[in-house]
Amino acid sequence: MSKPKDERKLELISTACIRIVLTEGFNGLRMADVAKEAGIATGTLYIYYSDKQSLVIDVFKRTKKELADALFAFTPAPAGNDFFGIFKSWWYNYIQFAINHPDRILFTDQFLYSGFIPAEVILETDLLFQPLDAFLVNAREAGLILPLDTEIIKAQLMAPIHTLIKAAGKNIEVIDQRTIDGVFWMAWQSIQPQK
Amino acid sequence: MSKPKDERKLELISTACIRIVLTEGFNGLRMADVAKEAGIATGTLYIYYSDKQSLVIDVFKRTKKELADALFAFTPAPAGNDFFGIFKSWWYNYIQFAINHPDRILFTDQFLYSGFIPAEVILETDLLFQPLDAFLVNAREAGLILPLDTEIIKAQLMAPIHTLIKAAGKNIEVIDQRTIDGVFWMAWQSIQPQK
Amino acid sequence: MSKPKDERKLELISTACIRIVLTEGFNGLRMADVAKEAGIATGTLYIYYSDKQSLVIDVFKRTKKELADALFAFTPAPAGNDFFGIFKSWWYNYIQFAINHPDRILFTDQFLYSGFIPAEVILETDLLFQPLDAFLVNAREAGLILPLDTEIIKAQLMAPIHTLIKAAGKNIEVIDQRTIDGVFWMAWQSIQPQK
Amino acid sequence: MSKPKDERKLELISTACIRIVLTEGFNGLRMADVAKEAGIATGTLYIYYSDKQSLVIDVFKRTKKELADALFAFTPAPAGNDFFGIFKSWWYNYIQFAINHPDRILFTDQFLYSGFIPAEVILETDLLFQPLDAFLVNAREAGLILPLDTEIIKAQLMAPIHTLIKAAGKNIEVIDQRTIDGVFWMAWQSIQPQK
DNA sequence: TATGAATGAGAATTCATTCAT
DNA sequence: CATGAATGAATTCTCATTCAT
Repeated sequence: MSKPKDERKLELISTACIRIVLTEGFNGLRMADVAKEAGIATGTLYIYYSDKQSLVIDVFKRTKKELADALFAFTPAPAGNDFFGIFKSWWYNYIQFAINHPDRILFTDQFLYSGFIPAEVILETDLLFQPLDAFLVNAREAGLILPLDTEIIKAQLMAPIHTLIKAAGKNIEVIDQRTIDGVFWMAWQSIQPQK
Repeated sequence: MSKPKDERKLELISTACIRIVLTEGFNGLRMADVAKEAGIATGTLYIYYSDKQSLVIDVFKRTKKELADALFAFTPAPAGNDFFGIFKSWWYNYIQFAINHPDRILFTDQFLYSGFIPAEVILETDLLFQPLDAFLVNAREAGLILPLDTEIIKAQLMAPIHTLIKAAGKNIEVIDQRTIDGVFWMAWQSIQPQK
Repeated sequence: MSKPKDERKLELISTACIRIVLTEGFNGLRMADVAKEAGIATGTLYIYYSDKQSLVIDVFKRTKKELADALFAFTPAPAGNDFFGIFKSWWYNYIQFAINHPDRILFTDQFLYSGFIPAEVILETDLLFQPLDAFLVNAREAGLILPLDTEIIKAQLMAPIHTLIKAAGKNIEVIDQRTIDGVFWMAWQSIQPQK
Repeated sequence: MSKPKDERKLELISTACIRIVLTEGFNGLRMADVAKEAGIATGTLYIYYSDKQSLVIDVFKRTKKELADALFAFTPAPAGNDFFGIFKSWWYNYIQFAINHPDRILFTDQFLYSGFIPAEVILETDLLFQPLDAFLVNAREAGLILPLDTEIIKAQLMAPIHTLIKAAGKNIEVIDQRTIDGVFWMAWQSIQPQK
């Protein structure tokens, strides 16, 4: 009910939740299992979260935040209007995080349309990517990329990354640098304006 | 027990199942609701499917089949090695189906990693897209597209369509021809080999 | 509803019922299975019996009747008050039937206290053994056997036969003549009056 | 999942289960009723037993154990090779328990061939009566009883007791000492070797 | 009569949530 | 705060019975 204190425990719960969804699918997510995986009692879960939905929503938000943080983690000093430089940095930031934490990608994708996450929460987490939106709008207005809705542009940039991660499955380490560079090239090519 | 007879009833069940998932999210899928929506008794469901999982798997397979059928529905007479022509036909086939039946897209995407669909079934349904794989492998060997794994290429082509559909949500009719053409252009651009 | 005609079909149903109880236990008795085993449609069962209970009761009655008929099947011409002769004949009649039709024994024993057979039906079938009761009462009054309730005497005579059949299980053919004679001897000994 | 803790609750469940079978017949055994009768929630039943079958099997085992314990409860100091003394003690131990707890007798007899108890469990519970088997084998080898299979001897001794209990039904108190002594006499007489 | 797919009431089982310790 | 056994509403699944053909 009140704000929980123990951030370390929240971390454990979140990790446990993600791990189970990854293993069993979100249909196999049981509160008792989350507790056991987190090394706490079932009842303790309810000290931190009032119900299952609020737990899932919070883990979803946390994970989206991680994704956004990772995306913007490293940004080169903007030497002039260096669109390509920033684009590349962010894109590689993101795919790197995705490769290191495929579970995060899978988790958010699986829950997005599960019926667990209310539309307002989705809107809220989308705001975390605001800087990217702004960046793309600017680029579009400067004629640097195709004159399409930024949502579509983002889909074009991110969806292949997600699918790549999903397709790799257990063999995530198989994704080599050549592949990554290839996917980047596709992303970059795809948004170039028509001459 | 054995294979059921009434194909018309299977159709009703399948449609009902998809409609509910679309409305309530996967999480809200109840056998009783599927039956009611299909206009049959709960017990009747169990004449056609031994349990919930086998129902979901079958609806998944049927839907994947619809997607594949839609993709390959119209293929222009291959005037020589007309890669672009076929590519374009198939791509437009697919997005057209996706726009007309967004529920099909959402359904399969949501179930893929729900924990309900065993890996073997996923492999099985992937085979339905075999002609596309072959087509891309040929193109790759002919140097017409980037030398990347076909799974990645497919992700690059299809994922944005799926995401577009998801993003559109209820306002699927908003997707105008200009947008479609833009997305096609992105798809086409993205797989071009580096000069 | 009305009296069914086809006695041959009733026989099939009865046999099917017994066979299933023998294989699956009475807990595994399903109307659909009885029908299939009898080679008729489920609905047809309901032409002959209004519900499951009346089917089971009828099969029970039929089987009890078979047992009684077998018991009294062969009775030697009563040369005077030949108690031993008749006793022996009847006892061997009964065990012979039990060995030839162990399923009948198992079936009636299992259903007796299953909650399916109403007390009045049990009383009714007990009447089939009336001649045996009379026979024992006479013998008791003549001081030929122990002065105990005939129900107890009957139990002493029949229960070991039933248990022998149950214990033999699948290997019913294992019961050799020496064993049969031994069991008879026990039966006969046990009811002798104290000198 | 694993072994439950609260032995007192197991006792309640067991008793409730037996009481219901006695009242309603095996066929009327419902998990919800067992729970209610035991004074616990339905779900609690599933903390102690994973499903209905495992509950029934455990109650069966417990009851068989009670029977065996009762049988061997009082054994007189073996004054020499006092076969008769021990035999009599055990026999009276058993019938006394049967009269005091007719429900136990009825319960095990009804479930034996219900299809719920796997053959291996029956074998397992039979081992509880090992001492009786050994006792009878010794006696047979010493020529004190008939040279028949011990299973048959046991049937001869126990089956009439069971049938007596069943026949008495609700009026179990009717069984008077004279009857008991008579049944014992029959048992004893029946196994005497032929002179 | 005969059929067997369809029905739906009812039973087994699950699992989010509570609460006594 | 922490615990985990207990709860019981909700859900899946079964199967005796019906009924259109």
